[in-house]
Amino acid sequence: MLRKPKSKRRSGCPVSVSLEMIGDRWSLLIVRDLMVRGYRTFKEFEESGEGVATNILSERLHKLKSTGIIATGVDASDGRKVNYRLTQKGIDLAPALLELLIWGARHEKTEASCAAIAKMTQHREALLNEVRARWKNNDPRPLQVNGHWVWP
Amino acid sequence: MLRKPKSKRRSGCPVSVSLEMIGDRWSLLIVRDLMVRGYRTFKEFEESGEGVATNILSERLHKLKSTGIIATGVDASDGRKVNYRLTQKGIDLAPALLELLIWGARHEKTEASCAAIAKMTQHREALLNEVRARWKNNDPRPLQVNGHWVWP
DNA sequence: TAAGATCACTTGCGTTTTGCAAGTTAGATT
DNA sequence: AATCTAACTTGCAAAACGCAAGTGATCTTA
Repeated sequence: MLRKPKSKRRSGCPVSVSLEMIGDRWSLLIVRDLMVRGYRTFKEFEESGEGVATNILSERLHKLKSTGIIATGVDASDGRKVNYRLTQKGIDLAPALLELLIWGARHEKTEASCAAIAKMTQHREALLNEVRARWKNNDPRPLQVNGHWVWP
Repeated sequence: MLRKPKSKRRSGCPVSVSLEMIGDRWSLLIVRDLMVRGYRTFKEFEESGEGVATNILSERLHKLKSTGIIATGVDASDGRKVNYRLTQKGIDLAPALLELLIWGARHEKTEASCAAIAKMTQHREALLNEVRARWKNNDPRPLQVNGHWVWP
């Protein structure tokens, strides 16, 4: 009479459910790297400047995969490399990530310039469309808009 | 020659900075309770249904206060009670919280109805304005729009 | 083709954070 | 005065994290 452990949720609130998937200090940084920096490999995430430990990075990548936020594939031209990419569910985090960025930039001292923040706030939809377009085209270039760096 | 520990940041990226403040599985739930449920006291947060341990709740409240996201005051009519409230910085989390809610509701099974999600997505700005207005008026009623419950 | 590099992880281990239960204190209620 | 309640603390075990050092498969170079 064994029953499944059935990973229990704290509640049915969407915010709570979201936080159970990405509510930690690393997951969204990986999503950011994939979404706007064009990073694709373990090594790139590792060297992204935030200082993740490799075991934590590995665990987060697995969790993001198991929750359907990212997907993986072995690199065609280098069998050692694993290429990570955002799924639809993953790219759908773009609005939340952008709002988090705007909030942080507005209330703390960060690398983002005031001009960049103003631009992001004013052209929110255009920026999101750009992010989505690059994702669709599998465009690995870091995000720019009108030839300017928009992302810190 | 003692120097301040000087809490060091991982990086100057606004996303990273934001996550250092609210990147855990509890902080944003407290913000949610304050923002849309009209909760004000320790006890209400404790009984919000997510199952926070009281020591964690206490610690998070202190952290949210120290980062300027919430403020406190002793209740005028009951000296035992501490009333918590969002600061401007705290209410500015509304867009991020909403996007997180929409994302979670779209990609996971939650308590939020499809209709409610559609409404929230379509009337995003109106909803945010409502949230801000209630905050300005210190209106403690749970969030409704057009007489309907919008929040799960 | 043999000897490194490189990439994507694991593993061990000590530290920190979390979760759970129980206790404490100031202020309210009866 | 005795009890109750709100908002915490405290203690302790368990889980998560951070760091350094491996490991194994796959290129690259001599």
